[in-house]
Amino acid sequence: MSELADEGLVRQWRGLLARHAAVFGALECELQSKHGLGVSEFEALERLATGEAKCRGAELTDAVHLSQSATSRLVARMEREGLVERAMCELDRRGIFVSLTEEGLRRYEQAKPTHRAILKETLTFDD
Amino acid sequence: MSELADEGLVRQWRGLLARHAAVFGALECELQSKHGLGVSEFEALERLATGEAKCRGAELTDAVHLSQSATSRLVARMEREGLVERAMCELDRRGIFVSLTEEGLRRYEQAKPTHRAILKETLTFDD
DNA sequence: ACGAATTTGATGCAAACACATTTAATTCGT
DNA sequence: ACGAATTAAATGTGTTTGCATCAAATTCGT
Repeated sequence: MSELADEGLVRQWRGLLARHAAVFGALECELQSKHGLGVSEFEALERLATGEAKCRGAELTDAVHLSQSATSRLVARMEREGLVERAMCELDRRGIFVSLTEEGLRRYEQAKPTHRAILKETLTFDD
Repeated sequence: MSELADEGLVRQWRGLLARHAAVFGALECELQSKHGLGVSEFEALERLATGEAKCRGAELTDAVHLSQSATSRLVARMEREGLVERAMCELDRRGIFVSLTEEGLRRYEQAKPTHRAILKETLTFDD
């Protein structure tokens, strides 16, 4: 039953995949070549720049749509590059607080116009 | 200027990322645990099962939204698992034809209901 | 027709990912 | 209050990915 509804779902999913690939690919290419940032790095920077100053690991994991382990290494990379800082969380000493460095904020603000321009170019109106 | 339009674009992109992650993650999990297939493997099988019988590498690359090298290795993996066959292309002997094996068709048809069910569960109506 | 440029698919390689496990700190149950 | 269960983040490991490159085949320009 509903062979037709299935076809609709598949078309929808195909569209979602295609749009995601187009935007993600363009962002990856431009952010990397112009600012030395990956898409995940930028998403993390944006979360840190616009949310509360300090951010628990789990919140960052949600924001970047990666696994916990990938997020941990993402933060490690960004810390190595001087974009973020890790601080022990006093209330729960298992956890960490991640925060932007000045350099991180600067890089985010430099990359932001590029990011928005790519979105404008590649995001079609049919969502 | 158009700080507001930017915000709209960003919201749209965030939505796209979140939907993609939700559907892709659920598909990956279920297809893997129930049928031993990744999302890319399934997309390749579907392309081969529904399009022309034989398929050039480049068409497959478009279908799965991967790089050329990743697609080449995807085909190699699937051939190793007996899901597809590679044949030399007579007209252009640089190229290959990829085609489904019986086992590949069987696995596709087994996995298809699961795939459709996950789409129904996770694809929301707001596209 | 013939050498240069292009195209197709494969592969070496390093980076990034997910899964499973580990360590340390907190919470829960009794 | 104290041991068991849970949670947070880090890390070992194998797989997958993209980039750059390569070899082989075709196409293009003259």
